[in-house]
Amino acid sequence: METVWLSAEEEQAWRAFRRLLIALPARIGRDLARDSGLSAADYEVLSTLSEKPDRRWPLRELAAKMEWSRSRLSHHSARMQVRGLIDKEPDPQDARGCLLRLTDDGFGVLEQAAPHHVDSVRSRFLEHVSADELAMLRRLSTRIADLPD
Amino acid sequence: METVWLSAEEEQAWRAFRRLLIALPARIGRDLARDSGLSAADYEVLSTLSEKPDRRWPLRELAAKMEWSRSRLSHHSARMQVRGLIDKEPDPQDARGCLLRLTDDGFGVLEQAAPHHVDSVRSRFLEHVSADELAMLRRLSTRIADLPD
DNA sequence: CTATGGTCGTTGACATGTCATCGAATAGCT
DNA sequence: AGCTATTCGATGACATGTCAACGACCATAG
Repeated sequence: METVWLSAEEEQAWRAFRRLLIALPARIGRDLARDSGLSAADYEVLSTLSEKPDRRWPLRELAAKMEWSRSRLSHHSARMQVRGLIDKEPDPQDARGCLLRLTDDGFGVLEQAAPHHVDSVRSRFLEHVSADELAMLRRLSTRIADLPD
Repeated sequence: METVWLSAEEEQAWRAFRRLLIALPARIGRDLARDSGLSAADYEVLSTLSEKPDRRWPLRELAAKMEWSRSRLSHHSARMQVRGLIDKEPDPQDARGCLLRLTDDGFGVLEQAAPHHVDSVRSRFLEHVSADELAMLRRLSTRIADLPD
């Protein structure tokens, strides 16, 4: 009954794509945990923080950049702070806010993790996609992700 | 080994695709919850159960078909049973196992949910993808998801 | 038969995400 | 300035997923 509404092509493509949506992040996340002891969320926080020259971001801006809720980032950063990967400073511009800072330890973990992670993305994904496919996938991803929520 | 880092093309495509991996399931999941009070996981259980003529599956087989752990399905099916969407029967073939059965209520909820869900998949995804893109996406998804874990 | 090892679903501890709410601080309007 | 509405990050309740263990049951070699 559930396939009545989609054509056979749509149904099969949607099924295959859903499988990918589940499997790919799971595999890359497992690689990351095994190689570096980081979750995908940890890695995203660390690598985004490292983009700033002073390795500091206001929590709210970092959350917006990553498209996370402030609540999620507050919870997650508290856990990462306990592990010594980041720490928190008062925001001199806004006494409500705080700055998340990448610690030297956190930066070291990121530097150690990055090459393994890149290998993982290559071997699990990029190696199996042609340049044309990759270009198309990028256009398609941007087009759909940019739709209004 | 080749370059440790990604080329600009690879980097941008991977970023865009990662955004899609997050945003698309989130949007379709929110539609489903709003329209039908179901999570994506609920919907998957209900629709997979409905594929069997007698609406019954051994838990283990259902978990394998959906690529879930038995633990996850055990937890989730317990919650769905409380809500009256499914129930559990002893497996006559194997006294260790149990059969998950789609209740009439669960089937009714699924019937109500399906058209909205299909609309959601169309408006969030399929409408914005050409037939060529969809065919390519299917090949690519299958190729990558079929890689060994 | 019976011993032994594997598989079944369940369970509890834990990690992580959402949501509503809070007090504190800011921004905007007059 | 003073009042009010908004935004900040934190927090607790809750939902959901992972993992390792468990007792119960099954299958098979001897």
